[in-house]
Amino acid sequence: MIPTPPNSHITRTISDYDLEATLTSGQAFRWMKSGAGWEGVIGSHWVYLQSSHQGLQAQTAQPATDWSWLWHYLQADLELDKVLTSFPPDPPMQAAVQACRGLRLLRQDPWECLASFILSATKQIVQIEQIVATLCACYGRPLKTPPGTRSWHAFPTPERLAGCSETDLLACKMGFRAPRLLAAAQAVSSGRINLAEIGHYPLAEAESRLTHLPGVGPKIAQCVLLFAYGYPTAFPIDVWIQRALRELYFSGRKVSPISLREFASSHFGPNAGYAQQYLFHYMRHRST
DNA sequence: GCCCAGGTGAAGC
DNA sequence: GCTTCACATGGG
Repeated sequence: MIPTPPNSHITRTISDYDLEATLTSGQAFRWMKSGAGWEGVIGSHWVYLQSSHQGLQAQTAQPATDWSWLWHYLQADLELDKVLTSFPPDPPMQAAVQACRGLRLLRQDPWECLASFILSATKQIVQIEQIVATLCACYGRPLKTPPGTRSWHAFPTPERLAGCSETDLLACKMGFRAPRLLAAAQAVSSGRINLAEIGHYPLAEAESRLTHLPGVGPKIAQCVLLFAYGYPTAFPIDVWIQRALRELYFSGRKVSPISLREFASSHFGPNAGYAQQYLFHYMRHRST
């Protein structure tokens, strides 16, 4: 199908990795179903991912010898069993594990993750994907891809976006999120916020640094802390998780956001963020 | 037309 | 303090 040099492929044995659930669970927004696998971009690499009986298979556009960036992104070294057994043994949580076993958390680039979630406010996942795709096509560096594949671009750098006008960004259909993305790009490219050092702080301090950015509140900050920095107890509470907690743990009662927060931080244990992703995915697919 | 979407921040009780 | 509302845009 696609002509490939010998070392642009790699395979790795791994159990309990549900690629589809992982790539479509609203943590990353650039993966496209293509044939039997998934096409996307990790940093400056075009990548095609596929799961087989052997494990995970990856193909890149250019031959590589060092694949550490790939396994880091996929968190391939994580022992999922240990995470799943750390979840509370209550019925809703176990039902979610039963339904989604193999769902994983990725480890994404902080800037791409931050920018993407700034764009996520009151948008459906499909629409976030569309906005991100347009943004990348307009302002991302073109990437080398194998012959016959569609064109792909890197995620735009903060420097590139900081040089845009609000009107430029509005053309990517992001609406009222345009000034927020622009402000974040300027804060990062000017060094006013240093994304590289955020992960060194305790969770609360790291959150506070992120929420200084306009358009970044607790929910988006927790997403970035979970999906990019890997804080295991970061716990984004969006409309789906609110619904999940109310229905599954509070028998549908109205519960204040603060009470939900307190419950979330006390109930789900050392891998609460992972538990959150299982509940999120479970809720979104349970009726379909 | 109306309502909602992996929210946030400002304004009103 | 907590609740309500505007903010662009697209889809059901």
